[in-house]
Amino acid sequence: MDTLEKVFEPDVLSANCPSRTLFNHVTSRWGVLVLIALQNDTMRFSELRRKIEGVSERMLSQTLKLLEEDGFVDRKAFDVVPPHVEYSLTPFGQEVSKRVRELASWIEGNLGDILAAKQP
Amino acid sequence: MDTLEKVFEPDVLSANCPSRTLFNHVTSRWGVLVLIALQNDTMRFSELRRKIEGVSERMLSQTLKLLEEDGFVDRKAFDVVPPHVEYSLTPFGQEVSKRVRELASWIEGNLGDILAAKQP
DNA sequence: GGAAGTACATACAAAAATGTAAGTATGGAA
DNA sequence: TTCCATACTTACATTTTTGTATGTACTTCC
Repeated sequence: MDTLEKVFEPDVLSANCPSRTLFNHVTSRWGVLVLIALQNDTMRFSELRRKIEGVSERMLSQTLKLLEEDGFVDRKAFDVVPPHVEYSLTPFGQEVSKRVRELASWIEGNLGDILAAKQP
Repeated sequence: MDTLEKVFEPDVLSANCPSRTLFNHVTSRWGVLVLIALQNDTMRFSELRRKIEGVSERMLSQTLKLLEEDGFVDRKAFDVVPPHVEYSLTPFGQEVSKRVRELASWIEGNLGDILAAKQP
């Protein structure tokens, strides 16, 4: 290396590293679930709302907007009445979704053992 | 299958599935970072606090306690003065940590491209 | 003798996340 | 003609999370 390389190493453990912000969005309470829900399908707002049990409309739209700004979710609106909007993952979104899914699947798949090992 | 099998399928998308609770703990703001920080080392409380930029003592101990209850973190206290406590991951903790790390690493490694693709 | 370091707990305060209810626009069904 | 459905937004209230400050116990260093 003869020039200034690697001046900046992204690290989620650093308080103001941009990767930390992105990581927080992705791992947010509803963010993870949106990513999982959209993994293989294009879905409409109300479908997502039904699939992700417990989200309010407010939180769902807020989360979708955030993930859209970050470039993980793609929003396609059709100008009709009643409104029709389709959400899907961008290529970046699919990459993160895959990893979030793996984490969720591992927990789901080992739930029995994990619960059995808990003491309190 | 001649008996009642698969009566219950864990699913993080279900509001009151236990896997959702565990998933929330693991993907909580500080939970993810604790899991990452402990990945290869045993660490003391104050080391963790220094490594995870931005955590307060309060949040760190709260998070550690939660992850310990879930069986992901192991706490070993030595009865000396000044206090000496070591935290490490249980085998379950290592499994989840691995997956959380993969997500974080992907984001860190693609940070430039992700940021470049953002519009707003 | 006073200060520092350790791993917390606890009380209180402030900030952030989330929920609830209502409103918007419009076409079509009942 | 009233109601429904869609995809939101906005205001307001409440809950949850997070932070700050302080205290504890004991030993060692200065």
